[in-house]
Amino acid sequence: MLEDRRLEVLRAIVEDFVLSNEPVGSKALAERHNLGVSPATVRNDMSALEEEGYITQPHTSAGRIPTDKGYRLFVDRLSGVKPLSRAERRAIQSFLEGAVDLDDVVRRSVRLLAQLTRQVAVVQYPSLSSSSVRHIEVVTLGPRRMLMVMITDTGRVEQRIIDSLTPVDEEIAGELRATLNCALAGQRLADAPEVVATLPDQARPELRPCLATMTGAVLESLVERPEERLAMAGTANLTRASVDFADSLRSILEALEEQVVLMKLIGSARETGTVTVRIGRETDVDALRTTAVVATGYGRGPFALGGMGVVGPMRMDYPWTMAAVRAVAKYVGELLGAD
Amino acid sequence: MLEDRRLEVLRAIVEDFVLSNEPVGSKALAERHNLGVSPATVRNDMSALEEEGYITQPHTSAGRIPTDKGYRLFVDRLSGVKPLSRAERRAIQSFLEGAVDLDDVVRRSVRLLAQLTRQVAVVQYPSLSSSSVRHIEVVTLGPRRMLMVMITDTGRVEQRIIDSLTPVDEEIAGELRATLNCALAGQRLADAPEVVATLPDQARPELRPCLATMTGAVLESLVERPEERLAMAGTANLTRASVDFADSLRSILEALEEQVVLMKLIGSARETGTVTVRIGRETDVDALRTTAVVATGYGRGPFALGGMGVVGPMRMDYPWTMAAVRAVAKYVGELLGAD
DNA sequence: CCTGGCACTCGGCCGCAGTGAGTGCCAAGT
DNA sequence: ACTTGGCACTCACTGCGGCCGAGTGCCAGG
Repeated sequence: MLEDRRLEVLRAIVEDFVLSNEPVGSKALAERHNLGVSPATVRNDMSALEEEGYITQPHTSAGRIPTDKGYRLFVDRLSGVKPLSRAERRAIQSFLEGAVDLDDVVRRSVRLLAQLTRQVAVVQYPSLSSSSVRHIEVVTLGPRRMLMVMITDTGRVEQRIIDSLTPVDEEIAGELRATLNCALAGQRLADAPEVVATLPDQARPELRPCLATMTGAVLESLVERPEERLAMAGTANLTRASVDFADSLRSILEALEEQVVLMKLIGSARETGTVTVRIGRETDVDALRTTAVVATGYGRGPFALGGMGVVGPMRMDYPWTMAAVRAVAKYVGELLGAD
Repeated sequence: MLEDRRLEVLRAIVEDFVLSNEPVGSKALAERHNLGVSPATVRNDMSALEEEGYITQPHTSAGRIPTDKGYRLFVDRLSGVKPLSRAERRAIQSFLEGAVDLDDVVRRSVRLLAQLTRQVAVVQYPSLSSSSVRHIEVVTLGPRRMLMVMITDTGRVEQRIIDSLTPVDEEIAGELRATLNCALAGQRLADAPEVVATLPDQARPELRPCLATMTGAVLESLVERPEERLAMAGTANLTRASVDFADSLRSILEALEEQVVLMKLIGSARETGTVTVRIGRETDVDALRTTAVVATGYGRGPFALGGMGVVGPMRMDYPWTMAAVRAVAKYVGELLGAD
């Protein structure tokens, strides 16, 4: 009961602060959210909430603002789901369905997400290791040079130039192509390393060195490269959140260019199957300590293809943002799962 | 003589302002650049320069700062070339030569350029139309679905999913592959449309509809898509230039996300063969009126593969930036031309 | 446990004068 | 015809003091 009202007060503070970006005081609170109690009572609750570390005051005799911990509680226990409107869902769908290829899907998604949430959006390209091989192509480029192109069922194309120690011709290329396809087509990439390992031994002796370098290349492009590709959009939205500019904006932008860091942040949400939120220091990135990351995985079933999410100020409309991220992820997942 | 000194004064103003970002006054000028004349004389010159529109004062009784026109004159007539140091050249080379594929080259270039110039760097992916076809691959994905992959000699891979009206199988795919390769391999893409146009007529009748859709796809991926791809890095550097933040930073970031606009800006420098500079309103982009764009083409000979450049505040070290852009473009051009 | 009352705090917002870099103009010097 | 020193003037910037008011903490009474 008492506990309940305190939480209600916290919710009210978060909601008001998200809207106004100004410390919220007891009086305004009591008025705007008909809590049925007087400002004085609210003050007591606020005092308690501050004691417990959910809110803080920027300076004495100012209103309160939520802390990381406060937002966390809000997200975990207080925020309902804010379902998207019919129109919004349709907008997402129609925006995405014009896409012509994988690149286009990713780029559209990221722009869509940025526009929708008015924050910085990040979308990971479908991860190689959770898709499977559809076709491998080997082309000769020169007497000792080949190009391997691997096409996955998500439409991603991985290429690799290979310098062979021994001369190669069209015939050998054809043979390599056949061997590789036979072994790998349909395999999930995560399983490929084992499959590929035994290949050279089974092949004709004169093919072996060549096949060995080739399988080496395949393996190499399977190792999740530290910087798997990702797309980003909406950095301009950072200026909207008037986080104490001078300082942070700069370092936030820098952090966002660190693909490795971002990758970890977005990628980690990939397996969970739900929308995850990291608030402030929970991001484990110092430059992002004033921001929050809302991310999720996309793609069919248990094997998420990749992650996507948004980075914004802690002061964000979590219920709505989470709903938006989830919705976009769902559509993108369907889109990529289907074809 | 008199004219000469005035120009010298302009140069001094530009140089000082670039360093200090503060309006420069007559006294400081006369001292720091031993011009051999008194501040009063400098004032007269400044007055004249202002009259002609090369400099302006932010407010009465402040020093002068260069105008767009002033920078323009500086770039055109006053700035020598500031050659890069040996170490810098080596750094560029070693930074780039580790690249493993096209994507990597582009990404490395753009980061390099951003770090080097400490500004926002933009690199266009090699344009399709100025490269030539190395190989075309056709893969069946389903009973009526194929994937066409086109590999160019710059290492770029273009893919396209094609829905056929008639059923297709491996055999047909093979035939299509052979036909297309035979006709197109080695052709410059710019020439491809004509070559491709007559193909369906020459083919076996039952292949025709299929081949027609296929060539349609080829043509479609040739049309320079409005948003050819480009890579960007160093947006954090925008915060360095303390352009009157609140306003412009935002709109600059927005403009930079407009691929089409950027493309035009960077791409237009592609054919000129030299480093071009667009200052302020010369960019024809309102949001970039406080910035300058230094760009050039890269790639062998008369057919530039693409453009690259940097976007920074008008207040930039033009000689150095131009040298850096040129140097990086040269190395990248060699790198892509060679393989 | 809630409530109204009350004193207190402190950031933000004037208005104000002082400072100094920088200008324009002018009359005198070369 | 230029250059120069002198001089008055402008005006952004800074620091100071005072006021205001939103917001707090505390307390005594319901």
